[in-house]
Amino acid sequence: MSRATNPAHTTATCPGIGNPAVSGATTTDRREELIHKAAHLFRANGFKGTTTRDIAAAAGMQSGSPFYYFESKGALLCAVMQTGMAIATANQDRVLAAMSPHATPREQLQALVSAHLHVLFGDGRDFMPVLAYEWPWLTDAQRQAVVAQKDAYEAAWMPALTGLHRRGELRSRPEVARFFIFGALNWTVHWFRPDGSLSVDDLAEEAMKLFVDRVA
Amino acid sequence: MSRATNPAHTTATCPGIGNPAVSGATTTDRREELIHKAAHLFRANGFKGTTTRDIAAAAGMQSGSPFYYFESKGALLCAVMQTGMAIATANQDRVLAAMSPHATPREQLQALVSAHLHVLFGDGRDFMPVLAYEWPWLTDAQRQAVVAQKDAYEAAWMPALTGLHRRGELRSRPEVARFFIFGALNWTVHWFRPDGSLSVDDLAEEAMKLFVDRVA
DNA sequence: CCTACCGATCGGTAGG
DNA sequence: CCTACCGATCGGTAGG
Repeated sequence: MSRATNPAHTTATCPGIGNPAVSGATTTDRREELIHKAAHLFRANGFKGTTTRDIAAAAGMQSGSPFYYFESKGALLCAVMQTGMAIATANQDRVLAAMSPHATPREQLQALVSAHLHVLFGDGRDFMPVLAYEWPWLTDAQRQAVVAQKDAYEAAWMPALTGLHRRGELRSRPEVARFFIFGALNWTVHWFRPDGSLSVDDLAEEAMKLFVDRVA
Repeated sequence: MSRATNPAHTTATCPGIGNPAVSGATTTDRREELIHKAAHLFRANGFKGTTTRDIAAAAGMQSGSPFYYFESKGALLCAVMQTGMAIATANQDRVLAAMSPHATPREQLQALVSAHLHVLFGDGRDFMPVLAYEWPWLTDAQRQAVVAQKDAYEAAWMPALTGLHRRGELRSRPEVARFFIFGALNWTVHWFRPDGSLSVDDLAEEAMKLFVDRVA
């Protein structure tokens, strides 16, 4: 089957990610498996340090087969990053929806920090480090697609941060604080082990103690 | 000249980094130039995304010539990381030596944060991101050589952090705080532009406001 | 999805 | 340091 007539290479959110709607459920499953295996390898070895043959082997395929599902290695990276953002966003939305409308800014930030750390060491383990470091390998069109999701995710933190700032519990500028906080949290993947003496919830509590001033 | 009789490939701090003492000053300069050009390319494209040909071309050499100075691409990476740690350590030592013996823990941390950010956006611009992300490509022996320098650099932060903790100006555990703070600071390379409305000193002040509680 | 393959590139080396 | 080169690997493709 030639590239031009392959239905897996038509429309999609990410350019070249393929269109699940056209094919059957099994095809969608195989694509999902490729995304997860790729995420794992990209996290461990980086995008440039992972070959499409590595990914194919991890999914039990021959070397050329990933290109039946994704038009290029870069399109697969884009799908990995988009999936990662979807995981993080779904988790964050769930946490925000469950929160009381009367929650204080401090409680809001606590929930967001905890949710983010839980994604980092849970479902998003293989995806979040890729999201942090592999942007240079996306094309402009691919980057645009993922950046929109990322901006929305980060924007959800601003009400809590501006609220804390107004109350005098956060002395730095909310926008700058958000950058610093994401850096501190994302960096934990380099040193924190959730099976150690500190749990993820403990870690979230330590983070809150560092970022938020005690009430006067 | 065969590999075995080449004096540039004998003893060194980093395995395979070469021995400047054996050859003349010009040889040392060329090696330094390779290290700086490599740092720049590694920062921009990653270790795996940079070819030894790219590095050779940046230094005005032919493709095989870097291997006259370094026995492998990995040895060159090790030299880059070691040089980066040397830059950061020299700067930190200078700042600590200039500090009053009566400085408060807050003043000590302020000086360390400021020094670190100035290296990140100054002399160490091309080196620090490499130091943050390219560890997976070092051999165990190479990693060992660089980790020792890194541990010493980070250990110098503990007196300030434990001092603040004792005074009740830092509520999180000093060791955990140090990890969070390094993450927040190192992450700035992904978003902060020193030529914008905020200077590096402003940035250091914002960081201090975020990390350290106001005095009661 | 597999088979079989291509053109390009890469880290590294022998010899001078 | 350059020249000339090697063996291995890589992303991707035509055809079924």
